[in-house]
Amino acid sequence: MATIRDVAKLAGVSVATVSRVLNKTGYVNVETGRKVEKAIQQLQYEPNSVARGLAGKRTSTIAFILPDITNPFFSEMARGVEDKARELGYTVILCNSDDQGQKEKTYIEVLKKKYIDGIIIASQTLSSEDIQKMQQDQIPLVVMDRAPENQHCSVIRCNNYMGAKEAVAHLVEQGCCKIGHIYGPQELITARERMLAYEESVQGFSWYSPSLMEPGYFQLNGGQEAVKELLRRHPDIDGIFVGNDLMAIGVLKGLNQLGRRVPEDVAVCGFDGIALASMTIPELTTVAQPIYEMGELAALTLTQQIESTKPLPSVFELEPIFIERSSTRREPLA
Amino acid sequence: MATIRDVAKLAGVSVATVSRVLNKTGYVNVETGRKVEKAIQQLQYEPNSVARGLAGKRTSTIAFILPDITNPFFSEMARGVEDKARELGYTVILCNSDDQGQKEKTYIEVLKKKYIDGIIIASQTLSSEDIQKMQQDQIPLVVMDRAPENQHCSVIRCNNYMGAKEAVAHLVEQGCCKIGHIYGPQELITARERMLAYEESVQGFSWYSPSLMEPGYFQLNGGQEAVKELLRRHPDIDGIFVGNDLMAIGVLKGLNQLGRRVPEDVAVCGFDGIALASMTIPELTTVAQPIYEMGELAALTLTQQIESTKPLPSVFELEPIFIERSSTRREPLA
DNA sequence: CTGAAAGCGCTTACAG
DNA sequence: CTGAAAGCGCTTACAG
Repeated sequence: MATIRDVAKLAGVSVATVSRVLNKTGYVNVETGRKVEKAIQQLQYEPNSVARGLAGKRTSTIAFILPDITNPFFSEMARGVEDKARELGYTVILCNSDDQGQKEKTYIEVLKKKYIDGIIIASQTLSSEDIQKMQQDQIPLVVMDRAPENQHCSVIRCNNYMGAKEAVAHLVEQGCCKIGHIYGPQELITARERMLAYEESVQGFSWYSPSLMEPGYFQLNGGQEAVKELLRRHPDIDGIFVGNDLMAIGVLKGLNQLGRRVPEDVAVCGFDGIALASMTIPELTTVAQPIYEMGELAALTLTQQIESTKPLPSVFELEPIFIERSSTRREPLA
Repeated sequence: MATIRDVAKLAGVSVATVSRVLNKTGYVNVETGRKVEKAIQQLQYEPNSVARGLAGKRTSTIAFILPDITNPFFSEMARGVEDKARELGYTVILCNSDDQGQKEKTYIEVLKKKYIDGIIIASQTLSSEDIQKMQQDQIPLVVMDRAPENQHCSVIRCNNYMGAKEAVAHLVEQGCCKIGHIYGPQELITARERMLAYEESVQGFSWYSPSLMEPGYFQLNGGQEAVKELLRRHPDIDGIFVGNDLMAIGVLKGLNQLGRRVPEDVAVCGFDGIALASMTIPELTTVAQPIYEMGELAALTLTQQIESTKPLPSVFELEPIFIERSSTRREPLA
């Protein structure tokens, strides 16, 4: 492969000049520029990114740390990140953390050594101190689904609380007389917010009891198992607000196994709006986050932080959209 | 951050020596080694990967080019790739190609400039010439789901033909009297092999006609739409072998919308064995590939190629496993 | 507007 | 077993 030196020689200029036309930085005579361009063409020259990285401290590479790419929510988000990053000239490194702090930290060390330009974190176990520490290292950061108080980096999130309120209100409107909730891991702020909204929405009702809430892991089986436990305790439940779509799909399965019809016997509402939710039988009512767009926005925000002289952390709170489908569509009770 | 120079100074040796203990290469006196280790500890020294890459031509980074990370089949595979790569000390760059040759080529150019150590390609549009060209660039390569004739690189694949045969045989055994097939894009060898197996399995039957085959894109909607067309032409179909699970999930949906019961009216069998297939209603019978393991194997094979002096391309053909579930379980006809 | 030179932080023959 | 030196291929002040 040709180097910048070869180009300089062929064009009869110095490597500095070639570097200038390559990076469109500083002044360069139009005529000289043309000569250099021509030499680049002739030699099929492609600048070496690694050398560039070492000399310039920039690698045009970002990392996306997420719990598990196998989770459709995160793969949709990853697609958004990757598409936007590529559009902007960045390459993205994929890091599965399984929400384990240790894996995240190990990754961050590796990434720093690689002169990664910035990191998007959609994993929740990193403490505020960890994040502050990264700030000291000057490494641009965007976190997903964090509380906005965190002023050390940009955050992109959804209004989980309002979305969940809407979901529960909808179940009430549909005539549900005893609504349960299956919530995700309470280390996740998103899970906490959704649960809080549920509690505040239903605690005024006479039928309410804390035992209507059941924990579940944010996975397919999580929902399937949790719903069985929930119905064992409260066989008369006729509506369930589930903490995320993946669990909700498991809930549909669990209810089916228990012989309950959805929505006739039990109405089910999820959260997230993953693509799959429109393919279940029955189709899943859900609170849809703009998942792909959140990924795109994260990539855009991060690169802006990278490329601007002064990092300007900002908070984006997006609004989810309630989507009514057949898993909750029932005739009003007589 | 401390550099190798700082370590050398503190330990009272040359940078060459530090480099030797870092890389465990060449001889180094035990005592000297200890001094160096101590200096490294004291300074919290971490070698700079970029400098290392430039000097040594190795970056401990590989790339995984796939059609779309949003497809559960590929996200499971990506998880396998990433887990194994990390275990082996590599980092992985994610590249979505949408099966567009242009995107793949652009990516490959970018990756070469980044001194990527090797590439795993699970995308099918790259021609044999393209692959050969990469071979000339000395870049280690592993391709997924290619025909084994390709001797320029390692290939990892599944016995699609046998798996599909088994699927169709099972439908026949279940008493299906008219079996249709929804096939994926014929540019994909996997789709072709599965279709071929279907044809060869059924063409001896009196009910067979080529119009029992219907094309569909390897996506949820693909199956949903294709099954409607298929049943319009052949309302009496009572079994369908679907080219992959994602389409099969769409088929379940489509049949439900048409008011056909699965498996009572129509038995449905998919292919791939994605996690979701066990969560559908009814659960999907499928031919399961060891998806995660294929990803792991790809990463392992690639790194072996990278680290061994002479690349030893090899072909792995794995056997799929037939999994019978309720989407095909019917009482034999009287 | 352009060039010479230092420097980014390592690795790798080559001497000794 | 160890060190001096060249080199990887760029970028970036600094002069001019």
